[in-house]
Amino acid sequence: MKDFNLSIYNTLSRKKEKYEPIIPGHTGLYVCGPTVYGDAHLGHARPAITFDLLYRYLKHSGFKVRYVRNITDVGHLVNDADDGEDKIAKKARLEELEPMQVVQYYTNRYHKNMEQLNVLNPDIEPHASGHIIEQIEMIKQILDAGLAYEVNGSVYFDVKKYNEKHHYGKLSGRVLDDLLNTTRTLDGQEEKRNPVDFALWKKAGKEHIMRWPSPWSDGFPGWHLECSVMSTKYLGEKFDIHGGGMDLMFPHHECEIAQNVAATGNEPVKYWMHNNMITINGQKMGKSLGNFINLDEFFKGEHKLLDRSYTAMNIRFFILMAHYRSPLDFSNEALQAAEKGMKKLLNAAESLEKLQANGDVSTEDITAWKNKCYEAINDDLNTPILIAHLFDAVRMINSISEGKMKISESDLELLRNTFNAFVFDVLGLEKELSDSKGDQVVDGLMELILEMRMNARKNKDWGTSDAIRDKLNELSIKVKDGKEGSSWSIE
RNA sequence: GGUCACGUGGCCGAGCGGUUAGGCAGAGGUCUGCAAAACCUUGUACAGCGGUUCGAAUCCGCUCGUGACCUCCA
Repeated sequence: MKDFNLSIYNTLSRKKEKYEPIIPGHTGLYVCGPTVYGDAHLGHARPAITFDLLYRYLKHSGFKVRYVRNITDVGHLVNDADDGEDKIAKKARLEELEPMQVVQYYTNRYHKNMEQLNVLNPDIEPHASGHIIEQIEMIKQILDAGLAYEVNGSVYFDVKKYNEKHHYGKLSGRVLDDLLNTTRTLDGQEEKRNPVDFALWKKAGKEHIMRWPSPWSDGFPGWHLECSVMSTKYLGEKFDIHGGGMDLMFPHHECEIAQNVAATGNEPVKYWMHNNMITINGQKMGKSLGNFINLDEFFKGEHKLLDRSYTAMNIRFFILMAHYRSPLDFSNEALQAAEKGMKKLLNAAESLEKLQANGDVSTEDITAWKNKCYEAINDDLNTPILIAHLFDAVRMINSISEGKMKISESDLELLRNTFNAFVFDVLGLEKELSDSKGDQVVDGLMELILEMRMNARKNKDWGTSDAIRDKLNELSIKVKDGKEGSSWSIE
């Protein structure tokens, strides 16, 4: 843990702060997961990868991390008139499915996409629908505190009253008076005392199929409640890091804080982290805007905006090339540039494996390089800088293998350990192998073919050697002639 | 309308008071039977206008432009 010196930009203070966990050596991490009513799109990949990076770096540094990422499968309304339809239920009705069938279907598909992106599984993945009892309990606590009120079987959070003693808007920088003046009047809000009040429990209409009994009515919990309840249940009343997309800052995360403070008296989160959005032609990519591209569409190249298909690793690297708090604009050019850069990095990783020490003293300072890498990741997970340093290492690796740079035994080991740790363990990149079953056979065949080609070259039979290379090229196998023999790769 | 961000070379994208970001593309070279790869060299950018400063992409003000949130959203 000696290289670990992380500072995190805390949305709460709008400053970078040194990361000091509540319990030394441990970290409780909660991230808002998907609402499972549709396939994951590029926008979903960003928080998943951002907080996967954080999770990986903490684990790499020796932390014991409990990572909780929820599945929202109830209570998330189509619009916030608060009598809107539940997203899951709507999808279920459209497709004539049992709601939990929809939930399971999209949860499975989400998991598959995450695996493709090499996003590690969280330690706990709770479902909102599995925590109705706890949610009812928290509503009772908030009612007991006098900060919620019941109307016709529904329970609302009394924002104005809460704001008398606490600051509603502290996370997102809102002022309640402004909110009261600027919040649009929506239909179905006549039950609320103030338009800023939000639902904790909603009485279900007659055709509402997802419903649970409660002291107030047969109904369902409000969306903001699940995260308050599940984070408290699994991480405690005060935990270290809460992450999510910037668009969730208000009202979702603001409401979470209010609910926790109202129910337990505790400020729940020490560090709030928010990733920025992915844009497409400068505009936010989102389900409601209809301009999103599903991850599967990327993998298959099936979308009118895509020139061709892109691998999951390509997308992962593309996302890591930008800082998580900067907006990132999608384009085919940017994706293809990222792909080439990533290949360069992974090729270097491969040649690093075969590298031999070639001197007693190294001509470059590997320890200084390693320190720069840690400095970058420690600085609020600055992956673009980290990647720039990794490209420095690529240059060194290639120079060593060409004999233009000297490296000692111990420095080579340091370079190898550090490079691999960052590329594979922390950034979570992986070589995309086809199916490993056939690989051994392919390797054998390729060795044979290249040997035959080498013989032809020795005999200056350029016709044969070029024909072999061209034919392989047609099969997307690229042959490179190096100093000590030829190598090949599938493009 | 309110609140808050942002505007960097052909493209993507860091930096946020003084010294090369990096990647992709481009140009020249080395190597090679040729090719590819690799390596070396190369570009001198920070929306505009003012101001602060010995010195500003970097701080302040104004103007223009873009976006986010204020309603479900990763």
